[in-house]
Amino acid sequence: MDLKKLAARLIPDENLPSLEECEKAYPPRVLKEGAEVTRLAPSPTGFIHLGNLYSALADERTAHTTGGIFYLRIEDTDEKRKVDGAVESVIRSLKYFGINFDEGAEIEGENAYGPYYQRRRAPIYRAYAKDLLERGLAYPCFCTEEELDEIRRVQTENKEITGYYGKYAVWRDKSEEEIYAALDRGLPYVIRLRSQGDVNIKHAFRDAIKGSITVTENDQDVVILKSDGIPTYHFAHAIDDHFMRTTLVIRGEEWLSSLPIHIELFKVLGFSLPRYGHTCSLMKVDGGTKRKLSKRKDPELSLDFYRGAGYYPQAVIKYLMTILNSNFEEWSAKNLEKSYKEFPFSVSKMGKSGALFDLDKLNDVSRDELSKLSPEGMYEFLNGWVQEFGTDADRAHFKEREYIISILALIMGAGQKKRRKDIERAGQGVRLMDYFFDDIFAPAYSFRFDNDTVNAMLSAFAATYSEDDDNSAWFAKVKAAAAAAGFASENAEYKANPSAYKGNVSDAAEIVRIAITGSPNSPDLCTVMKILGRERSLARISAAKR
RNA sequence: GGCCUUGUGGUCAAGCGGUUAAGACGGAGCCCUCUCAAGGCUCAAUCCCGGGUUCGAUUCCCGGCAAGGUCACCA
Repeated sequence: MDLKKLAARLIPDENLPSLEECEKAYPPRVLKEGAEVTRLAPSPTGFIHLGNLYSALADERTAHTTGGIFYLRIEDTDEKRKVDGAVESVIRSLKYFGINFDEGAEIEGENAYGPYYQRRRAPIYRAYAKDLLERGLAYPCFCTEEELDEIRRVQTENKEITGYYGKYAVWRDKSEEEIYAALDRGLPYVIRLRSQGDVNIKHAFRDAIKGSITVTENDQDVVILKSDGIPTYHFAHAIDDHFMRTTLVIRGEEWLSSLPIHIELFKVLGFSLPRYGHTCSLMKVDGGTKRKLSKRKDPELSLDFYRGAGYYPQAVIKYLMTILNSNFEEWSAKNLEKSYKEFPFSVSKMGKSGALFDLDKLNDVSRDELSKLSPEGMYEFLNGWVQEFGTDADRAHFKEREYIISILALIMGAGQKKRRKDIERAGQGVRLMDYFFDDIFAPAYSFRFDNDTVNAMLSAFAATYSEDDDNSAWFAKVKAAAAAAGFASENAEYKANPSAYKGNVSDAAEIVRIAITGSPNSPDLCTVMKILGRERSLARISAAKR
């Protein structure tokens, strides 16, 4: 059979680049020893979620801790699934979390290895497919969807492995006449790899994350060019990661099962294989069992969700880092002042099994991270959230910058030996300040004492309150008022003889606290009252009387 | 079902031939204390099962079992 003639008929494109031109156009990168080139290669199918951020972070850290390159490639070979604006959304989301690309789609900079949209690289793929055709390593297949379904049905019925291989690869050995006849009839066709593999042969393979694994040779005649002339993921992956000079392909472990195909493709293409690191996926519990995070099923895990809830981006990153490299937490505790970027990240330290997404842990990391901010820094963070996601009242309140900062200093315990850790995320932190604003202060008083006692305590305290009192003078007055209202003024006294009193000082203080804040719990009441000011404090006390 | 991957407290996990089997989150309790938060201290809780190899297996081997992934002209 005249393979050159067939290839020309199958791929008649003019002006395809020669293989040598491709190699010349994308020369090996000049980088220092040990520098890794990694990439994020999403399909533009919509938002990205926490799982994507997790693997993007592994890519980004790997490239940037080794002095390498992290780039963005868009795998838009499936026209049907394309979603408008998805690329911008990916870049924007990742940027919010501090992950930036060095080159790639829509990225300013060098971009010498582009284009980074696979559809725009069609000539390269087609040139290589043509070469494979000429070398007899690929062939056209005219099977219809129905015929393939039928093959699969028979295989399933016979309990055989499904797919296009061996005797089921019906077009693999068709005669020249049959192929041209089909072509002459104008039938649509795909180009398949003529696999040389043998499933009975297994090889040891070194995965950068999983360590030693075994791969079985591929014997499937996979599609490399779809009937629309666009490559499948497998073919595009081999060509792109070769020409974009990726050194380490970090991707989800769902790709592990197609690794044999990729190994064979690199081999027939004559490319040297990059290293691979298959990450375990983040899991979540669903109906009693674990399963990997899904874009479709878990919209609440979209990155926009975290933005909306007001999670501090750096906290989410740190949480992810603790999952990525479990020694990060310890390192971080020892290097309080250092950025996570200084941590010696290592793919080989990544876990081998899928971690369950742990909201409690995220929240803990988040509180911790947020407690390190200055009140001013916290204001900036919260204000950013308020402008985008807060209520109109929130936005009005945040115009009073100094007032908010004074509240924040209290809530965060600024100036104390140990900071408070009340704020977990903006959406919750902003609500912690509500009682400082009269326009939305709507307490549902629930006192644990009878009205007379409440009134007695409140009146006694209001009568002596002075804004100038320091903390101990203030508390001395609480004690005095407590005694006047029938409470023990010293804890010891109460414990010695509880029946003699209505309660102890803390119970008495609680009455004032509820009057001022509407809640039995709050940070230092003395300071709360100072921030509110004498007038409003006293007004609240009298409003609380029964 | 075939193939691949993974199995240490509730969760994330160190350890990889001999350990009182780290640490963190969560839980319980105590202390501190005007409440809450924070902090300090204490406690409960783990090596999937069965065979080997070995003086000795959580660690090595084999076999089960369980979980996850994957079997498209989707990525």
